[in-house]
Parts: sequence; C-alpha cells; structure tokens
Amino acid sequence: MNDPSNPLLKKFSLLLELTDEERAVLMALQDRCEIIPADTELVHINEEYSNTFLIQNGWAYGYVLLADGRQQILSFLLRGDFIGLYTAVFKRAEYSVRTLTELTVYTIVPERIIELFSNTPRLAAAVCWSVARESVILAEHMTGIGRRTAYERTGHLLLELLQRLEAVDLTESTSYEFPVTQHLLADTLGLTPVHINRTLRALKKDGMISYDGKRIIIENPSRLRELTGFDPTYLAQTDMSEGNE
Amino acid sequence: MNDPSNPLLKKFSLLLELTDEERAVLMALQDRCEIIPADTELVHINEEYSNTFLIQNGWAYGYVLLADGRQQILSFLLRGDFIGLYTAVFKRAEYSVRTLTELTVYTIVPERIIELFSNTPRLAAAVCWSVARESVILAEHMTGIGRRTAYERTGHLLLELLQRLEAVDLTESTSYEFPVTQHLLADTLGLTPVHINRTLRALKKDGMISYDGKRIIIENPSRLRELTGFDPTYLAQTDMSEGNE
DNA sequence: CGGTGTGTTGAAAGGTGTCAATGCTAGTGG
DNA sequence: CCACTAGCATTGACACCTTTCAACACACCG
Repeated sequence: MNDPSNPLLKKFSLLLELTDEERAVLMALQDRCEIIPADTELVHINEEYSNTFLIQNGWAYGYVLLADGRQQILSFLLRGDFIGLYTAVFKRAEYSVRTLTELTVYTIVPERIIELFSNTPRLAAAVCWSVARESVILAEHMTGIGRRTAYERTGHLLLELLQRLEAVDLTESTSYEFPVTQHLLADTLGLTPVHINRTLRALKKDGMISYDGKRIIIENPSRLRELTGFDPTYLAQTDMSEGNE
Repeated sequence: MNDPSNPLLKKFSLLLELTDEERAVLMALQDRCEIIPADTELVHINEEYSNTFLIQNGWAYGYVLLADGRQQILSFLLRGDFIGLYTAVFKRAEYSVRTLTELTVYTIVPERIIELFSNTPRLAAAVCWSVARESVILAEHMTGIGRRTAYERTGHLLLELLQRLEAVDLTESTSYEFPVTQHLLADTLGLTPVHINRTLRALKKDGMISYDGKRIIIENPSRLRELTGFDPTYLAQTDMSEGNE
C-alpha cells in the first residue's frame, strides 16, 4: 500500500507530506493497469469523458483539430501525467487526447476523483494544482509560439522535455528517447514540417543537439538555455501553496 | 446576503445550485471593494502572491515578459474573472497581471479560498473549474496563434470577447467598448502592431467590423464566425461535471 | 505649445510556407 | 531473400505573409 514506486504517490509526495490515510485513498483511486496501442484516441473533444488515466509509460498528446484539417498539439503527456483529469470538473472533454507510442496506464475511476473533493481536501487541492500546472505549461508554449523564433521555440521545447523526462527518470544524462515525428513537432510549434526539419538541422549544425530520429541528445544544455531563454522555473513541482500542506 | 447581483454568486450560480450555506461562504470570501488605477501591476511573476481579486469592472491582462522585452499577453481578464486565483494552489505567481483600464475589484482573502477546500467541497470544485476554464481558453488562443492566419485569429479574438462580455452584460447588441491598444493586441495575437493595424483595416474593408479606436462593432457576426472558424463551445459556463452538483 | 503615445501608411527585407522531388527505413507479402 | 509499399526525413527553388524600418498624422496632456 505504500509502494514508493507508485507513480501517483510519487507525484503527490512532491507536493505535500502524505498521511497514511491519503496514501490509501490514492492507491484505491488506481484501478488496474492497462496497455493501450500507439495512435489510439483516448479522449474525444466535446464528448463526455469516459476514462481518466495516469501514465506509467509511453507518450500521448492533447490536440485540437480545425475544420480544414489543420491541427495544433497542445501538450505532450508523459509518465506521471494525468489524461482526462478534467473529468473531475468538466462534463465534456475540451480537447482530444491520442496516444503517440504504446501506453501503459493506470485507469482511474472518475467518481473517485470527485469523492476526493468531499473527503480529502488536501488531495483535492493537489488535483487542482495539477490542473493549474497544465495551464502554466500551456502559457509557456503560447509565449513560445507567439513571440519566439522557430529556432528558439524548438530548442525551448527540447529543453522542457529534457527537464520533464528527467523528473520521471526517463533520461540518460542529457539525452532521451524522442518518438515524435517532425510532422507532429510542426503541429506543436506552429510551424511546417519542412521548416522544423531545417530548424533541427540548424540546431545540429550549431552543435546544440544530436538527433538520429529516435533519440535526442542535448549536446550543450547551458548554451541552448541561453539561446532559447529557457527558464525552468515554470516546471517546478514543489511549489504548492503552503496553505494546503 | 443573497444579493443576486453579486458577481461571485452569479458566476458560481451558473455552475451549481448554491445552498444557503455556500452563498454565505462566498459572500464572506469577499472582503471589500477597491478601485485600482489603470496600468498597475497587480501580480508579479515569480513573486509570492499577495492578493486575490474578483473583477467587478474594467479590464486587466495576464502576460509574460521575455528577457529582451518581447511580451506575450496570455489572457484578458473581464468582469467576473479572478485575478491571482492560483494563490489557492501555487506559492508563487506563474505570470504577471496588469490592469488595462481603471479596475473595480472585490478583494478576496487568500486564506479563505484555502478554507474552501476543507469546508465546502463543491465550492472547491468550482474553483478548480475556474482554473481549468482558464486553461481551456489558453488552449484555444494557442491553436489560434499556432494554426490560424492573422485575419482569422484577430476575428476570432474579437468574437470571443463579444461572447464573454455578453455573458456579463457589457455589450450592446454586437458592439462593446474595446480599451486595447493595437500594440497590446499584437502582443496577444503574436503579431506586430503594424500588421495588426493592416488586419483590422482588412476586417473593416470586408464589412466584418467597425472600430473607431474605442468601440468594436461586429457588423456581420455569422459571416465572421464562418471565416474564423469560431465555435463558442469552449466558452460555455454551464458544463461543470454533474458529480459536483 | 511641445511632448508622448497611438494609429496609419509605404517600401523593402526576411522568415516561413508551399510545392515538388528524392532518399531512407521498416514492414509486408511473394 | 527480394520486390514493393508506405511513411517519414531531407533538400531546393520560389512565393508570400509578416516583419522591419521609417515617416507622418492625430489626440491627449502637462
């Protein structure tokens, strides 16, 4: 019951000192473990939520589709991230979510999340924190797309992913597996696949990264941080309001 | 105590049927009414939150500043919107907030918000809903900046504002006061002031809007909705999960 | 009345998009 | 084991949207 490797316990432990009761509630929240194939739609925009998941392994992404086929990737979802958490507060999904790789998830019974609010206020606050954090990451991506050059925002995203993957032990030094196609990367950064390709090559040529199609190596993290104005503050996972601890 | 014109009661009433006790708690949340001059910094990024407000009148905006002076406006905050709500979950501000016009606000004691989580779970869920809604609007702006043309995203924003202002009785038919400078509009939409100017003129020339520098009139809402792919679903204020009602 | 902020306009430069062709790799089936 | 295919990455030429730079008009205000 106190399995320290459990992703949900680990995630929430960063935010607050969990009591035994809270640990028990969190463990009970997690139903069963499931494997979902790559490229599967998990949440469909405007439809009623059916499931909530916590990612154990693999990548997924949230996105919005425009009428003419253009799409915008809103977020990459990694180990420890929730999928469909909004089920706790919204009736219908506000955007779609799709698996990128094969995904190992813990399924979560949505009703249990709602019960959190009644019975364990500190955990409710932590859920609220998760929702808010998503919004912070969105804000950062938005300033990227709106005000950074292609070069800056591409580097910025790669650094963000390094940081987030590091927090869940999916990096090796400054490299990580990167299952994102350039087309998807383009839809994330508001560029075209062709231009993403050129930008990646520019990053390679400048000695900032290596990339063989499967794995990203950040060759010169500190220089890249300078060039892209990357400030990891927004990713901090330990700054929950003390009033809830 | 049951003042139906109170903005906070009105806001939350849309989400759930408030009990008398909940009404009382919400009223007690609101401390005093205050007037803040235009162009005042209310929340400073990375600093500890000092205040939470609920807007009664006037405009404010959230923004992020890059090192070299570039800035991205993240959101416009209107009547009924919270400022610094994140104080409930974050220790430090994730972005700055500044008044655009003179602002009439209700001040809210942050500690009281935290108490909400312990004592009135349904209100806690409503706060969480507010946080989530912000994230939904951010997502929509992001797809705008990332995947829509200057013309589309400008029209889209003007339609969004029409819809949001309508919900708080600040429109006259399809027109509303618009205190945003073109420079600020540029920083919102990821464009330059010059190009915003040209885009607004194009919208005027096409008979979509009128604009005299102070007031926007949407001349042809349905056509503009078509042209910009505006789907107001994401702004709905009545779709909180039933589990919390 | 001059200063400052805002809006407007034109010309030119440049970043990014579009179009199109080629190469590469993995998977499939004969 | 070898075509064959499909998807993705790569590259070049060119077009175009948006930016940059610059100048001017206008309103507000001390």
